[in-house]
Amino acid sequence: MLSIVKLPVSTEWLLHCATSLAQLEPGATASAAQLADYYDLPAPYLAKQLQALVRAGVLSATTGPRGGFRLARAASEITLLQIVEAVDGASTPYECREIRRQGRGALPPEECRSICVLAEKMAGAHRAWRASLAGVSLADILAELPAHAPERTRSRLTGRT
Amino acid sequence: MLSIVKLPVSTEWLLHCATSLAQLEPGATASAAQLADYYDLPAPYLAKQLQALVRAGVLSATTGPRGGFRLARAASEITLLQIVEAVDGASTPYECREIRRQGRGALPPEECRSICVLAEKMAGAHRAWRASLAGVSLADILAELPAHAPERTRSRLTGRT
DNA sequence: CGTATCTCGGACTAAATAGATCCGCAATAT
DNA sequence: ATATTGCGGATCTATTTAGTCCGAGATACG
Repeated sequence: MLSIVKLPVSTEWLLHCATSLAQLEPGATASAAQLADYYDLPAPYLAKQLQALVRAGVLSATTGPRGGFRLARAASEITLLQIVEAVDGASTPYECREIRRQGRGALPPEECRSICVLAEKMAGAHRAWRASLAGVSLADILAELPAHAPERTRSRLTGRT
Repeated sequence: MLSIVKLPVSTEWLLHCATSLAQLEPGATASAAQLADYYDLPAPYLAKQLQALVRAGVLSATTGPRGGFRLARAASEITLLQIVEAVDGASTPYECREIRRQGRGALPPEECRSICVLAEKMAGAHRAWRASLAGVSLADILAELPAHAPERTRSRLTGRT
């Protein structure tokens, strides 16, 4: 279950990775190996998850030497929701299977024209969750970090200032 | 995922079962077998899930002939959140593992006194989700059903009017 | 008051999904 | 030309979910 019931660990990884990439100078990149080293994470698995962010259009990647990942657009235009849904999908946690139409208690079709009341309430909760995450951009996150954080991140992540 | 990311099928089952139990006359019960027949669900597995609601204090069960399940309190005092969290746990979907303190980029302890900014934003989204579900009671659900629904449910579920 | 029956309760077993890893291919800058 | 990097597929393992079973306890009836 948002058993949800539980988000995978990689969600935390990618939120932090995106935050770090947002602190690089415009155009600069960091490789999957550098990010894995920066957070002490298993490099192969992290690389695979980063690809999901590229497919979702949140990051852009360049291959070859001195290649790596960078934000695909300005930090103010990337929300936490986009990152989270890129990692573990945008599907609704609660999936209505219309059990109201099965069994002895099956409702007549005319009462099933509109969406099930319970499904509607669950969908409303999901909308509230999404709206909360959609209201926070990476720029908002950076604004809450200490002033010296970006330079330190650049130094430790890419080895350059 | 809440993995979320995906909620188990039983969540839908129990939301509907609780709604049906809320339509019975005060004190009346319905057995697991009756509920399973009413929705055409596997009886043993449904019984197992109903026990979770009993443990959570949402339902109360009586054994013996003519026993079964009933609401543990008034429908207006049972929220969708209580049901959902009884089924698949009340844990936060996003679990912060403090990767900010690991690897080359490990932050000094004095910067980790307060909660990680990303974890706080994710927790805020979860609070929004919970608040949405906590604002809907079973009585609210019943109010949106057709006027003739309760009598029909009683008839088909327990065989009595 | 005893007995038989009906109910919940928890333990146990399979199946599916997600987590995690590895290896070969394509692309690019040096 | 070579080395480095991302990309995708195939694979293996582990956790969760789905489903089943049998025993303990309580109630109603004789």
